Amino acid sequence: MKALVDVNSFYASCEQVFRPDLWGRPVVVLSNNDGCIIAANREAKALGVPMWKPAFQVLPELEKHGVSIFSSNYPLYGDMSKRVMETLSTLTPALEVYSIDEAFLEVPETELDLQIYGQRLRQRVHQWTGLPVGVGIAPTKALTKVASRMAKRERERNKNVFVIADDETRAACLKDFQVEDIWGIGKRIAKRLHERQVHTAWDFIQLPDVWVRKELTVTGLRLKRELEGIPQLQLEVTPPAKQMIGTAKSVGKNLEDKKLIQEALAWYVAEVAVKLRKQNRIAGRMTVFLETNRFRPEDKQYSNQTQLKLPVPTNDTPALCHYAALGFERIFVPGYRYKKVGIWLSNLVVPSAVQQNLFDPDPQPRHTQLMQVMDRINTKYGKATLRTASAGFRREEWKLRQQQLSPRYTTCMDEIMEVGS
DNA sequence: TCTGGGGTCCTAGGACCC
DNA sequence: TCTGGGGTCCTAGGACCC
Repeated sequence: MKALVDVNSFYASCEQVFRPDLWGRPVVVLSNNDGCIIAANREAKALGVPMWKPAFQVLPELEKHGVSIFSSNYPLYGDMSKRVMETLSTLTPALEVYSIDEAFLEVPETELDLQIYGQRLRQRVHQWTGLPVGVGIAPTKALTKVASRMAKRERERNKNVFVIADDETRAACLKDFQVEDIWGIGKRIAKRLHERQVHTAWDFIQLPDVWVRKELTVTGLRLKRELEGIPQLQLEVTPPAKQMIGTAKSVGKNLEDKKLIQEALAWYVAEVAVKLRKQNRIAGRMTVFLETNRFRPEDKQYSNQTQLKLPVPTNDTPALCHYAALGFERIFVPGYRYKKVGIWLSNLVVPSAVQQNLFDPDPQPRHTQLMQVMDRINTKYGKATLRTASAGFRREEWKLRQQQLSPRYTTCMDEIMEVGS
């Protein structure tokens, strides 16, 4: 049996852990750039707070209801996530970290009462991290997703834990489960299924395999098996090596100034390069892209992207900045107001696996040491204390807005919580 | 003024090879 | 006049996830 554990309204709950005065009160968290609402706790949802709505459209209403509003604080959420995962790993032989707030677990075979096991998971996470979690237990991953929904649906009665252990329960759940809520079925596919009179998960597993394979590819067929209770997906205990690393961020304003966009791009390249080095990878391919603000129909629109094959795979910030600048020149067209710029790096390999380019061997081997020093200094004195000149000094002019940012309680000594001062 | 970011997997089509 | 089949690599784009 497998279990899915997820933290209830994760971002909002993280904020509340350090603000006990907000217990039982509505809390929402905004996306990067304070753009829209990406998390709302139960109290906020009860007020009818809409998710994914642009924040500026609803903020006045929220304030009227006394909703607490936070900018997203990823250093805090990332650290809390790590603590949750470490806690869970004390109660299972195998754990897959599925997302920042979810994990799949192998239920130990010695656990006879699955309800009690679920409660134990909840209790320990709450005691060790202060965060509330829900648990779904079932024979396959797709079914644990269903169970997890069920646990939330009648929270009080189910006590945040739901078990699908036999065929009757499974059938009853699937008959009571909308097809668009199935893990892996999105809007488009749901629409096509509804057109075929397939409305519930139960209807879905009645479809002929041949049709599912043809219309929804192997992924769809795998999903059908999983819902039938036949495991197709294993726990991925060691996270698979990343295929791509990137950053695709909006800038705070709509920018026309080429130089300023280049500085933002160089800044993002540096961030990505740090991620790359942390994972001990070098990249062989780069995609640079650029977009205007598609939410402003009154503006002229343009978006483009370009790929570069790097002559020698690298994780060196100056080298990556150099290639990003080349790519940028290919796609930049003056006269538009740009909103989003970024890069993706792919063809990632470990540095020892790289094949030297015979005609253009690494021209600056000392950069490896330089990058180590740079990373160490930036870890110690703060992100981008040391950076390439191309990242510039005008970050204030393009950086994302974060007007409601909470302290980094758990990862930054200067921002640690004070008690009784 | 203000509308998320970071990913994965799959398919299709073209270029090119033998 | 007739114009194959199998394979790989690359790129673009769709769909989905949290």
